[in-house]
Amino acid sequence: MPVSALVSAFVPAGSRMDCACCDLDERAFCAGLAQTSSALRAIRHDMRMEAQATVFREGDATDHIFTLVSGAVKLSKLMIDGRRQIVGFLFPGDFFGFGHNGLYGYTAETLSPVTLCRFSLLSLDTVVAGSRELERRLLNRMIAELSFAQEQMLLLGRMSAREKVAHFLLMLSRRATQRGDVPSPLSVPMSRLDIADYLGLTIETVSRTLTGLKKERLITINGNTQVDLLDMQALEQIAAGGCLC
Amino acid sequence: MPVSALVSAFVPAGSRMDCACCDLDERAFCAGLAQTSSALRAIRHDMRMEAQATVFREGDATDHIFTLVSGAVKLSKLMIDGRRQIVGFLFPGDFFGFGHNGLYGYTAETLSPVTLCRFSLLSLDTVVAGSRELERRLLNRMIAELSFAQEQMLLLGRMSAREKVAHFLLMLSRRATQRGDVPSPLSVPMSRLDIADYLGLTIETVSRTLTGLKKERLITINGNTQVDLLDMQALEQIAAGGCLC
DNA sequence: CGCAACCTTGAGCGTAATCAACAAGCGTGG
DNA sequence: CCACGCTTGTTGATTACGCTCAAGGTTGCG
Repeated sequence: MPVSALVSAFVPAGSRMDCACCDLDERAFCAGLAQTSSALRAIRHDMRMEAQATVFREGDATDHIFTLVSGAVKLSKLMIDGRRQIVGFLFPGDFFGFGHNGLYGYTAETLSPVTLCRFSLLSLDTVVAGSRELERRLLNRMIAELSFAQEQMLLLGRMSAREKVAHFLLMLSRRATQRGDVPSPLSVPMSRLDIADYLGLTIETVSRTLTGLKKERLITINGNTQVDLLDMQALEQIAAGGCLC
Repeated sequence: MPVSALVSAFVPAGSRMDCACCDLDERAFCAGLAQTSSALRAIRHDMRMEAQATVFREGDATDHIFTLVSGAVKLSKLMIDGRRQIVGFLFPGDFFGFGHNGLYGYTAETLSPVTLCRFSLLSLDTVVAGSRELERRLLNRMIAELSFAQEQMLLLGRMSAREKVAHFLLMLSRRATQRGDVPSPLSVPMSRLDIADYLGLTIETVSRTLTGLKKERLITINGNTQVDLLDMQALEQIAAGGCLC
């Protein structure tokens, strides 16, 4: 029996019609639910956006949540004088758009052309009303997100530039692996400015630090959007000191 | 009809027997549910701990979640060389103890004598099985927590020492107000070291910055555990630049 | 090919860290 | 009761890491 037959045993024929654009499978928070929850199907909508587009802005009313199907997205917070902090980079399978007090807490912008799966959301209650399984998954994802955010606090508050950059590269590599990509010819879809604003550094420091790692033969850099991790162990040594990493 | 009669209409007589130690009312995530959910009652347990005690350690298996009933708690992450980041201060009504992959992501220690309400938790599913309302509340709290964590990333990554300290004092004041305390003779139950590890600074810088604010007559300091905010507006001016604050 | 955006490299500076000494609060015991 | 030591906080001097300002390279697109 071919593998495809096994898969189709779990995904009833015709179910792909509703989520045709989506090849996330079990990476999606709604995996296996779009078929069973008509409420979820009713409120979803496919979107495509070009690179450098704004999905929504910090302070906008939260009317939708999103799952990233392909491409990459950044989430950022801005200070009135222009200082910026990127609070997350998103890759296929990640979702975003939960806000507090009915307002988005960050701006979401695309780093590349993306496809999104959008769910209209009058209130959080509405979207989860149809499925208790969905709510449970959302809660688990939020716990993971919060865990990740706390890691990032340690990085921002207590790590040196060198440690931050090494940690960043390894984080990208780990997440690439999780989505089924190779760990080492690493795709870096964000600019130096984005990296700087994510790590709490300046572009110059990011550039200098990457050059430093290159000179130590721990990485090579190809055209600003690709990095080879030549010595993962050494990088982990630098990034370590991290709590039970 | 007195207000107390209205309240008792919603809180059946005898229900306080099970949560006698708890005067959190609607601040607790389980407010109104401990009466209706026998599952929740069955797994809860009251605890008292002295100051400077460890509730659990980063990396321990997650076997319980906690609601803080009285006192104050700090959550921290440690690096192998001793660098530390405090990822949260908790006050009555806050809950904590959610971990990722079955492990606590931070150490929880008491800042003062505390009373806790502990819920045993073989898995997250177990605790929420009895009440969909409970799950919904937990999700909403997690969203708020994540929002707060992202604020903190902006602080750690992009604010000056002065801005960090002003922001910290105002945050304490705002949370005191939320729990019904006065905003200004501010109780500061944590040490300078704890403040430093929360803001990504050193104790010396925290001390110098507080002295600076004192000299500008924006605050006064009484015995290291109490601060008067003399000019909230000026402090907000300093802390501002924050996203839509 | 030419231009603009992005990245790298260099020089000098500034904020917060480090190192060090001192002061204040507090509990203990002589 | 005060002397003592210990912990915690403050203040000062110096250092260093990363920021700022500036110039020079790359890259990629029209």
